[in-house]
Amino acid sequence: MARIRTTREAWIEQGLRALAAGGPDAVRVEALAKDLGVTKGGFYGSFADRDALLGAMLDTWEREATDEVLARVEREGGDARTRLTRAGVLTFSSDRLLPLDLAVREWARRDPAVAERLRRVDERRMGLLRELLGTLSADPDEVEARSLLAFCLAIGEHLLTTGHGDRTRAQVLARAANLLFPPSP
Amino acid sequence: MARIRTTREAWIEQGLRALAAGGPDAVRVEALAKDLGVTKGGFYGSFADRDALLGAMLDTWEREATDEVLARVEREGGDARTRLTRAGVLTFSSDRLLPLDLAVREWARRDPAVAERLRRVDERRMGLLRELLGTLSADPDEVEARSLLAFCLAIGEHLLTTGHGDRTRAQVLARAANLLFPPSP
DNA sequence: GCGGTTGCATACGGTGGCGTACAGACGGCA
DNA sequence: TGCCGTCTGTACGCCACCGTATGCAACCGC
Repeated sequence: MARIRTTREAWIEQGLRALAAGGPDAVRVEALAKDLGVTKGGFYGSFADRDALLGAMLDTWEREATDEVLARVEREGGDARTRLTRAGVLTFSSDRLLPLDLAVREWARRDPAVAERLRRVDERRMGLLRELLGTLSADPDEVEARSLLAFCLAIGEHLLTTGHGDRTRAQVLARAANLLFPPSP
Repeated sequence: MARIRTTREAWIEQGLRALAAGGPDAVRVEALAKDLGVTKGGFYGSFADRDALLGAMLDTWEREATDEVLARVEREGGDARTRLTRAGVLTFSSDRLLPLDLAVREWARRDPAVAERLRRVDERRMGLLRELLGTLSADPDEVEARSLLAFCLAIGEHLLTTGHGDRTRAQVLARAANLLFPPSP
């Protein structure tokens, strides 16, 4: 039995890189093979076809974006604000997850199956936001509004490339966070 | 001189529809021709190549997304809150502009020239937000933070497909807007 | 070492898209 | 009516990519 030179995981990994960089249309079997320094010959031993790779990539992303982030937030503990920040950092300040998130979000606009996966992921993220913001405010309607704002800020911040005059983005974000997570009463 | 059957504008229009529906990779000359009920024969009389069409599409989008929206907001007048709402509705509740905006924003992640155009458009939008929110608050740092939040909410709201328990999205949005645009003192 | 197993290189056919070339249809204009 | 310019249909070469088939060669257990 010859040693496996290019594992299933390596194909998925390279596929995710291509997805993050160029969207789903950029995930091309021959291009991935070239990046991996092989030809596509072995690809069809690990995957039935290109769609199978895309599905496996989404499986990997879904697990990393939810289970792994939530587990780590839970494990490292801290008060609500700390855990909130940590979840945000893990998800949206990661060079790996952020571009993937944006790419999947775009992909979901065209593919209902992807949209459904994304909805599941977002549902869990919003669940965490509701839980943590719920400890900072008593009014459920306000918790929901703040959760929505926090979510949109976490994503939208990366879509806006304009400057803020003299201020840095971090300064404006800090101020915005203060509006969203009021210092406890 | 024979009559023009498929104008430059018609190609651009169909191109924008394809862009909104499937991203830049979906803008294919032969597909557009099929949608328009012709073949691609006449396309290269109006455009040097596919890139020329993409550029013309971006020109059209940029003008519609800025000049036309701002002119209309200015013309119809009203107080700051009214104009703010109108600008948001014109830009992000339009079946035409919203999908285009999302598609261009995605495209910009891969193409620096598109990113620069988008930056210009966002700069003008943020300018309007600063101007209008500036009439509601005296602190410039707070104006900037609220502008960022408003912008992210306007975009991000359309990226999040989860529900909100018993509440409708509109109810949650209204509550969020109240947090962002405090009733005047 | 040796044979079987397995991943890889290579080649192939099929498809779809881009850009070009050219003939003809069609409508305005003299 | 006949000319002329413009747009369109059609065909072509080219390239990128998918999925398949077929050898080859490296590696494993024996």
